[in-house]
This record gives sequence, structure tokens and C-alpha cells, in this order.
Amino acid sequence: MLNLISGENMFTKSCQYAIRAVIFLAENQASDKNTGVKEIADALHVPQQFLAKILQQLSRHNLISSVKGPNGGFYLGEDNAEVTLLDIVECMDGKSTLSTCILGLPNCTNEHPCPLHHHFYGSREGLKATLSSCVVGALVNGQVLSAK
Amino acid sequence: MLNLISGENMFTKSCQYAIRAVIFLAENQASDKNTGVKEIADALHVPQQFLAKILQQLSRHNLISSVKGPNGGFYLGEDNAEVTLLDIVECMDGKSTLSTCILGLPNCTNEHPCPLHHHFYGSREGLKATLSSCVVGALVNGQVLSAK
DNA sequence: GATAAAAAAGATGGTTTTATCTTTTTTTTT
DNA sequence: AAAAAAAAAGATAAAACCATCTTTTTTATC
Repeated sequence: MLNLISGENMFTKSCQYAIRAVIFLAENQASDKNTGVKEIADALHVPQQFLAKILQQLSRHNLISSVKGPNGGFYLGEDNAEVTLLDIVECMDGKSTLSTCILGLPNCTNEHPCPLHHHFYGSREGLKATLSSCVVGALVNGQVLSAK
Repeated sequence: MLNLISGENMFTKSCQYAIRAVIFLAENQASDKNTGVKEIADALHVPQQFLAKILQQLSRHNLISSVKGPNGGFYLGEDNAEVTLLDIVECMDGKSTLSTCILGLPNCTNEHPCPLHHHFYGSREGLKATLSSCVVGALVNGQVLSAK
């Protein structure tokens, strides 16, 4: 589930962890060594096994790359160069809510809008634009990433 | 929990139902008759008992008004004339997430922002502005409200 | 080939959200 | 006063989300 307004967070936990992990991998893109789950989990202060599941899912969808065995781990390769925030959100939480009615009404359209439709149109388009234009590989600037 | 981006909806189910119910009450503001849970639930096609809980909570927080007994029900009175979307969201889902870090990082600030901070700043401010400026009593225009 | 490291996968449990059922309280009408 | 209508409240359950533990598979190194 992805709730943009109500709730404690704009992204789900899974999605937050996923984004932070991918940005972390992007920061290590230069190095030719892989990064293990443990190392990422320790750096970001997130539950290791939960993060493992998330990385597996990202890898299955080819948003990140992985190698098994000793010296194995995860990395961002050329295949992952164009991955955007929208890719990650949709991978973790399903198709983004940003195109469906904000009140969940199936018959809400531009022609027959719900009472909130026009009020949120601009902000929602802005969010969509940001999500689809943010290539995670470019989000590296040494800013705050880890918590606690 | 209120997730603005990830998940299926921008608002939680509770919040969606709450907003739709309050707008429905606003449409009946003119009438001096109260509206019962059953009538609202039928009109909006939402689970009656779940909606009852939601209306109780809205009533406890004085966002809507209620009377018990025969011919009882809910209504929007003068006390509720200034209720905004933000009031409803915070009543149902707690203080909005729109001021906390989008990645859930406790040490993210304007001076030491997370990698997403500036990208989402504008849209988030827009959402906040809409939520706090939308008085639900004014959202009545006969638009689509019920689902199914 | 044996060992070890690491991702992948399977199974299980806790918490929150969503939803339903039942009982109680309030209040109007008869 | 009795009956009925309706909100209020309590208890329970299903589903989704969050998290952990265990086992399996892959693969590099010895």
C-alpha cells in the first residue's frame, strides 16, 4: 500500500528501505566490489533480514544486480543505470496510486471529477514528475542517508 | 499510517471514508434532518460498521455533530463550519507526515537534507496548503461521491 | 572435492489496518 | 413506564504489512 497523504509516511517502510538501499549502492558504484546485505543493513540501520527480502525483490525486477557466493553481494551495473524512483515504488508497492482517484472512487474522471480532484491535481502531477524523472544513480551527493 | 506516495492510495481507507462521509453530510447541510450511519454507508457503498467507528471518532473530535435516539444521526452544524481536510486527516491518521522526512530519516533537515528532500519539497508544500485550506463544507458541488 | 561465503527461498510470528458482531447507552415516541 | 431507534462502545476476526528464523542454492577459494 502506498499512502501519499494519510499515515505516518509518504512511502511504506519497504519502499523507504528500498530507496535508501539503492542510493547507498549508487554511492558505491565506482568501487568494483559488491556490497553485502549485512553491510547495507548496518550502514542504514534497518533490519537485515527484512532488507534482504527487499533486495531480492529489487533484483528479481532487475532494478539492482547481484552475485552469489563468496565476495558476492549487490551492485548497480549498467543494466541499472536508468532506474528511477517510480520503478522502485512500483516494484515495492505496486503501481503508484498517483493516477487513480485520491478518494478511491472508480468513476472519477477529469470530466466527472470527485470533489477533491482538481484541488490535488497539480501536486499529484508534480509528485509523478519527480518520481519518474529521478534517476537514483544521480541522487548521490554524500547527504544524510543513514538513520539513528 | 499515512503514506502519500507508496501504496495503493494517497489516503488510508479510514481517511477516504471519513472525507467522503463528511462531504456527504455537507451536501445535506441545508436539511434539518439528521443522517444515520446506514443511510451514509448505503450511499457511499462502504462497510456500515467500519464507517460507524469512523463517524464516532470524527464526532469525538468535534469535526461532525451527532444526536442519539430515534430520528438521531449525524450532521454538520455551526460548530463544524470550519473543518478542513487537514483536520480530518489528522483525526483519522494522526499528525500528517507532510512535515517529516520523506525517507523517515530523523536527522534530515533543510541544512542537511536527505537526497530526496529538495526534489519533493514543492509538491509536499502544495499538498499541505491544499489540506489546510480546503474547508469541507465548501466542497459540495454534486460531483461523483459514491462508488460501485 | 571440501569448505565457506553469500544470496535466494521458505516458514513463521507480531503488529497495524480494516472489518464485523454484539452489547450498552441515550432518547424519542407511544 | 414500555418500546423502539439510533449512536456509542466492546470484543473479535481477517488481511496487509513488517520482521525474523531457518534451510537451500550458488559459487569462489582452499
